[in-house]
Amino acid sequence: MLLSKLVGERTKEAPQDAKILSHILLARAGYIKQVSGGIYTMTMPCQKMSGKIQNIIREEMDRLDGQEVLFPVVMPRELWETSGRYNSIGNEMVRFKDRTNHDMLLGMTHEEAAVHLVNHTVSTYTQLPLMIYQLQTKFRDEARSRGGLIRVREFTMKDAYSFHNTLEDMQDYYAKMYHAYYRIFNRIGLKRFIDIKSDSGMMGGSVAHEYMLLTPVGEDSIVFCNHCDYRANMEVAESVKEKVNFTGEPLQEVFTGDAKTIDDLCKLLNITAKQTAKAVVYAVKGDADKLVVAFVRGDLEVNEAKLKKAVQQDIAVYEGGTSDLITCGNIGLKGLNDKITVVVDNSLQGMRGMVVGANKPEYHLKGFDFDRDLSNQQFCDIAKVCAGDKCPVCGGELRIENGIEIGNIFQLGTKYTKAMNMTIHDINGNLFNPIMGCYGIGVGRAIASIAQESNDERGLVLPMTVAPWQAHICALRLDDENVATKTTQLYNTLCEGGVDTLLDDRNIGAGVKFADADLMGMPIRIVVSPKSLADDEIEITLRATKESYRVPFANALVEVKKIIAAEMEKLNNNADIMPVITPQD
RNA sequence: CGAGGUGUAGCGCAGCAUGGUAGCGCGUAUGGUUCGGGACCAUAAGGUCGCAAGUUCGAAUCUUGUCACCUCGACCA
Repeated sequence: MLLSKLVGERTKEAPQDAKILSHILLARAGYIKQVSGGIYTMTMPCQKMSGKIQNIIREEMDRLDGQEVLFPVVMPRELWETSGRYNSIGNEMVRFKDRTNHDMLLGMTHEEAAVHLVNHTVSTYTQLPLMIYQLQTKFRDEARSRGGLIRVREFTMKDAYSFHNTLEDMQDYYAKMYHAYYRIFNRIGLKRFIDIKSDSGMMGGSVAHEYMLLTPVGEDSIVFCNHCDYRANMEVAESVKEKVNFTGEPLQEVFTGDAKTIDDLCKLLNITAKQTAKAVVYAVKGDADKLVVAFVRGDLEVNEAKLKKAVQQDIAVYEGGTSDLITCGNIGLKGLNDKITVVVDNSLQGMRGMVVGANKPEYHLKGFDFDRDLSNQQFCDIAKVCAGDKCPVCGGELRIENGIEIGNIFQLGTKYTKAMNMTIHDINGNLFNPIMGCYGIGVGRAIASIAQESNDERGLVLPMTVAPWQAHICALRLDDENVATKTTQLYNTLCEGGVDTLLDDRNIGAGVKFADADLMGMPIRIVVSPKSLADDEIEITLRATKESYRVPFANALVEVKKIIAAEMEKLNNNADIMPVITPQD
């Protein structure tokens, strides 16, 4: 490819919209162009990179006997009604009518299509297990896209679906897929990534893992133990909270005036937040009358994902403000009406001498003893983990890092096969619902992740396996006839020799060429100039290490192929190794 | 959906308080001198000032509405 013809200009300055590094670099290097919020055009280099990542994913899926298929983007309402998701999914799924006024939708995931396919083509257990996958554009009308390619509305995704006769077989396959994901992320050159147990959420099923790239710009919080290998998404993370023992005392009302916040209370009564219980009010979605009040220790926060699980209902922070409960302000544990579900966190179990709301304006209760004053109360874990808490496994100290989700795998079980009434014959001729697993990777997010992680002050530093071009020729002084001739010769030799090559054929200053080459991030830079050609040599510089040396012009192809082979081997041969993640800073 | 911010040339910005018909840098085009780390000189092209309505003799500037984008939050299959 000739750089002079390449669409997508390089800029010194980042577009106003770009705030995070991966977005800034991809935009400045001319890889992406925003069209609308969360909607981007990928230029040739980005598309080539995407293609290389997709091919690595294909290779790994094919190693697990995956069959590549292509499901439709547009599906009819009826198919999604069979799983119940036509109604359960919100506005992020685009719905529209076709010309005959038929309800249609854009597929944001393809469990229904996968079950539809297998249900209509497989009828006996002897055909299982099998896995089908696709690489396809997905559109999700995200409420808030952000961070360039990190969170977008339209993106290419690999989604895979496996079908099994038994739970054990699915679990075995899941383990293989778990491993394949490590291979994929290692091969595309990611470094600080890790798998964590996750909340299976509305996907159903019991076991799920997310793969996270650890980076401060990530939108997920990940809890790690500094001593053992415990790690989990904040949504499901558990911890042991240090208990502070306060002296028990008789229960009594205290006048607290308009002190409503934990802070106010602490100042007024001269106590710490740990000695209070705070109430957070939630409304059950779809039933405005039903309230859930969660109590946690004053210094802690409610983990809504855990709370949802505890009450088995979908909830949202209550914003009504009209109920007596709210206007009163000082919400306590005693004297709440039956419509209210009370959930109390483990952190309050056994606590004595606490201060809680009195359910009475301007008053709180002092000396609250959870064992004595709250009979028959169930306690459960609904508090967020804090850095410094104790590990639930080994008691070591926990830390929290942010991460970008780059892939996920789910053990779906029979959620979809049951809902969609998919049955096949077992060995005894009986019908059963096959067991499913599903597995996703966002390709665009992988590109953003690589950009976020692989760069220096000059620009992108792309891994050999995914770089759009392997070599980037900077021809200096193209007005020099010898340079022009030799450059063309070199470019042809490399291309014919199977090297993916970008040629900067513009007759401009060296500084601009070097700056563009550094920004675009190809692993090998080759300089052709009068200086080195005088010795019949070219100059090779490795982007990652800045290592630079000359080789005879005639050896260029051999040398470049040697570097490529070594780099490819480095990334591919270590694909099985889990990266060792050490705390950053 | 809630809070805040920004919309002026391809990109980054100034101008707006106190209204008088738009400017800078980068990039682009042409010519010349340079040219191994974002060169210099000269000339030139390029703008419905997000959109709409209003106030006014006159609006990028004031008022109202609206749209888009960004950040934080809610949400995230």
